[in-house]
Amino acid sequence: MKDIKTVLARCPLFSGFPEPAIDDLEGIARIRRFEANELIYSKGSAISTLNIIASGVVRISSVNPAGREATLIMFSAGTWFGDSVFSPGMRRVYGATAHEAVTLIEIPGEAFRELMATYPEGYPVILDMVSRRLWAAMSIIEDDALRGVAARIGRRLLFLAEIQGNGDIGTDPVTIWITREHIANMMGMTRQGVHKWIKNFERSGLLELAYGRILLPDPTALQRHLETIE
Amino acid sequence: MKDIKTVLARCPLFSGFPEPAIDDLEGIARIRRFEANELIYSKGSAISTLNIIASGVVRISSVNPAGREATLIMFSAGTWFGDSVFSPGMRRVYGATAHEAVTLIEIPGEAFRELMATYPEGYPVILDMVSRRLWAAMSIIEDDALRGVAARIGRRLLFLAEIQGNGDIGTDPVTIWITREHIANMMGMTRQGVHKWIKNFERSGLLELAYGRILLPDPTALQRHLETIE
DNA sequence: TAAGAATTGTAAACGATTTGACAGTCTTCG
DNA sequence: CGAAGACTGTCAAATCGTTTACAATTCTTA
Repeated sequence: MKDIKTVLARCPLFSGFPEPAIDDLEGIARIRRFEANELIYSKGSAISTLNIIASGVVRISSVNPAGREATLIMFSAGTWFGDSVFSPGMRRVYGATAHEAVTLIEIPGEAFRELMATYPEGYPVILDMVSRRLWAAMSIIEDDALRGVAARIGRRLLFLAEIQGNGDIGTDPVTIWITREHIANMMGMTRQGVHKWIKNFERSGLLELAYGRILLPDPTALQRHLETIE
Repeated sequence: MKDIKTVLARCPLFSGFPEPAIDDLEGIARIRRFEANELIYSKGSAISTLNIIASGVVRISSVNPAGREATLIMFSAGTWFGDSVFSPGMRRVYGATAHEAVTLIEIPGEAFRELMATYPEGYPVILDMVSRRLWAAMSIIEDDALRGVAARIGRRLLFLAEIQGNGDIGTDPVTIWITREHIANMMGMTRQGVHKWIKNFERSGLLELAYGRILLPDPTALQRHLETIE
C-alpha cells in the first residue's frame, strides 16, 4: 500500500488544505484493515471518525425494524465516508460494511474538526464535496419519483460503475462486483424483479451477466440507451 | 415583514457568524417576493444565490424528459435553499417554485463565499447544516428501499408537517397544505394510489382530509402508528 | 476433487398499483 | 352569485411486480 500521506494528498476532500495540514493529518490518522463483509461500524455508534478509503469498496447501509437490510450507497478507493464528523456529538447515522476487503485511513472526528479550524482555507472544498454528495442523493430521490423501473435500475448500475470503475464513466469496460440480490435490496425490489430487467439489458447487448458481477462493455452505450426510455 | 437583519440573525445557518458578519450579509442581501406557483429559478440556471425564506413555502423540483414534474423537497420560513452556492461555478441543480406566496432574502453566491472566507468561524455550522440535509435525503432513499407504501406515505406526511408546522413535531395539530396529486408526484405514485392509503389513515383517525390540505390532529400519534407497521 | 454454500434462472399464481373515465365537491374570480 | 377551474372520490380493466417454489450454475473450501 502507498503510504498514508500519498493517499491523503490525493483525496479530493483535502485538496483545499496546504501541505502542512496534510502532515498534521498524517499525524492523527490511523490505518485499519477490514475483510470482505466485515462490519466497520454500525448505525448509532457514538465513535465518529472520518474515513478515507485507501483501497477496496465500502457499503453504507441501514436496517429496518423487521431486520431487512438496505444498502444506501457505496464508496470506493480515493473517496471518503463518515460524514457524521461534520456534526459534533452526532452518532453514526448509518452503518458501514466492507463490500470487498478495504484499507481505511481513520481520522478521529474531534481532531479533524480542530484541524479544519486551524486551516480554514480547507473549508470551501469540503463544503463543495458535501454539497455534491447531497445532489447525488437528491438525484436518486428524483429517479425514484419520476423514472420507470428500467431507467432506475440502469442508472443505479451506472452509479455503481462510476464508483467501482476508475472515476468517470467512459467507453472502457467496467466490471461491477455486486449480486443481483444486493441490487434488489438497494432499490426496494426483489431479486426476481431486478432479474427481468437486467436480462433485457443483456439481450440488448448493453451488459453481460455473470456470477456475482455485471460487466458493462461500454457504459456510455447504456447511458445513451437510458435517455431514450422513460 | 420583520427587517432583514432579524430574519438573518434567526436563521440557524448563520448562527456561527459573529454579529458584524450578519451586518455585512444585510448589506449584500436583497428582498424578493413571489406569488403562489411562481417560478423562483429553474434547473440549469447559471445565476446562483443563497436564499433565506422570510415567509412562505418553497418547492424544489425537477422535470423528466417526458415533462412530468416531481417535487423533491419543500422548505419553509426560517430555512434556506440554493445550495449550489457552495460549489463555485455550479449551475442550479434543481428548480425552485413558490408553493405558497414567499418572501425571500437573496444573497449573491460570490459575495456569500467571500463573506465565509472573511469570517471562517461560520463554517462549522454551515457544514453541520449541509450534512444534516444530506442525512435527510438519505433517509428518504432509505424509506424507498425498505419500507412499505403506507409507512412511506406516512413518513412523507410527517416530513411535510415538520416543514409546514412550527419546527418540530409535537402533539399540536398541523395543517399540511398540499394536494394529493402533489404528494403522488413526490413519491412516484398516482393520485389514486395515494388516496387509498391516506383514506386508511383517515379511517384510523390519524388525519383528516380536506380540499387542498391534510390535517394532522396529533402528529405524534401518526408517528407512533408508523412504528407498528412495516 | 468433491461437497456444500452462495448465487442465479425460471415460471405460475397472486396481489397491488396504474390507467382511463366520470361524477361530485370545493374555491375562486368575474 | 354563478360559472369556470381545480381538486377529489370511485370503479373496472389492464398491467406490473411480488411471492412461492424449485432447478441449475458458480464459487469456495475441506
